[in-house]
Amino acid sequence: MNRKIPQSTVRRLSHYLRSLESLPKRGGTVSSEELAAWGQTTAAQVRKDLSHFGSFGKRGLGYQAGELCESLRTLLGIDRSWKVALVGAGRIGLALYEYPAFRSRGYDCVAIFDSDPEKIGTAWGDQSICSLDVFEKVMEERGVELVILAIPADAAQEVASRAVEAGVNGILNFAPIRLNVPAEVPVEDVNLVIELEALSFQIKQRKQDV
Amino acid sequence: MNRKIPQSTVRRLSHYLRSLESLPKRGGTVSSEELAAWGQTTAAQVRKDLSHFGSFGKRGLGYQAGELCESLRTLLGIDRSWKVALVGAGRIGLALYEYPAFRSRGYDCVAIFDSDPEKIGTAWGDQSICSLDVFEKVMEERGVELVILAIPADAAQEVASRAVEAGVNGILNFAPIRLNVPAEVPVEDVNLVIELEALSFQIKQRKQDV
DNA sequence: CTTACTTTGTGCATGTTGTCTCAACGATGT
DNA sequence: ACATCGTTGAGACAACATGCACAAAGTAAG
Repeated sequence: MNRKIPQSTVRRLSHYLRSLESLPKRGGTVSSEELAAWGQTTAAQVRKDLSHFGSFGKRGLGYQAGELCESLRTLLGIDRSWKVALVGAGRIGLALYEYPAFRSRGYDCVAIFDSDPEKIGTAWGDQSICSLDVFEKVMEERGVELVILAIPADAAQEVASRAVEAGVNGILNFAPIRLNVPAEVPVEDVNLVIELEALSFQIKQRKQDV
Repeated sequence: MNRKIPQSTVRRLSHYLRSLESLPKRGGTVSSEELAAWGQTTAAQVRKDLSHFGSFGKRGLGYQAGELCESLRTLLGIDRSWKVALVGAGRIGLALYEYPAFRSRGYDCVAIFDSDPEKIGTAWGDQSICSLDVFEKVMEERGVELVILAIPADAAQEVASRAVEAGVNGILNFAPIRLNVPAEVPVEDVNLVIELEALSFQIKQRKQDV
């Protein structure tokens, strides 16, 4: 029941939720053992993860699938919709914009920005691409809470700072740099280069071990 | 100098390398202090990370930037090129295929697969999209070492198993499921849903703390 | 009501990761 | 040759995450 939640716990919660959602019948109960099997972890880990937030199960019975789903949604903060702005209308931006899970999970893209004059004014779906010149204005008007940065590294820091200044709540950063923002604004990094390099590192290491 | 390297260390190495590469003059020396500032960590952490692999610096002087670059490349296993196959010619696949860092870091895409008959035969750059029917054959012929899965969750496990069977060395997985593969084949997951949910979790949490 | 059985929630031991401190070492100047 | 300064490398320690084991609590059956 305490306040300090490990990052790894949060990620597992997300896994548990996805497992539960893919369950056909939502009415029954699931045991920590079952959840563990789905998420490639241990039953004890599942229980400990959940116990950070309270008691959700019934002893001797397990967890009510539907209820647990709802609880997890609430814990993760996706029991509501979030207003998102996408910065960068390149390939990555497009892929994200079209990503089905994006909308279906309540992330509602209310603005798209780009610096390329060619793109400004053109539309993706029902969103017309805006210039970065009107960034602050649009952010304010549309009540943007979350910013996704899908732009090159050299532009990322500036936009991030402007977003923070404009009162953004959090940033999902695809640019390959560590953003410098105040501690109260959470940043999640998705770095393709790191993933690839971590992969080749591990391959290399395993080959040496043999 | 030991064999057990934390995941987090590997990721930081990747950061250090990127910092060094963006340095204008590669000839000088850098201190752990400087590297730490760039990577948002501490000097002690930098030294510990490096010391897992040996001694790279000179006491009283620091690290030779150029040399350290080379050493890091070797450690991460990117001192050579990797033959990559991309599975899934959708938006995410395209974004990855066009991603500049991809090629510039020695990841050479030698095959693209998709299951959509419409797409098969069409070309991206110099690569013609192949059917999954010839997966094993093409993998073998072109000596693919790494597979990137940019396909929906329900197809991912099957392709992953086939890739393992075909002798792939590692998998970069964008599908939102935990792949079940033998331990000797490393898998790196990139899961947009988790990142978004981790972000909203943190936002929610910080608001409560106030 | 009692007993047997199941599964949670949690305290404790273990293992892993990060931080701190300091001796060893090289360069530089006197 | 010696002392001083700056910086690394490594061992000790602290914080954190994971795994284990068991009491508590609920269900079901006789």
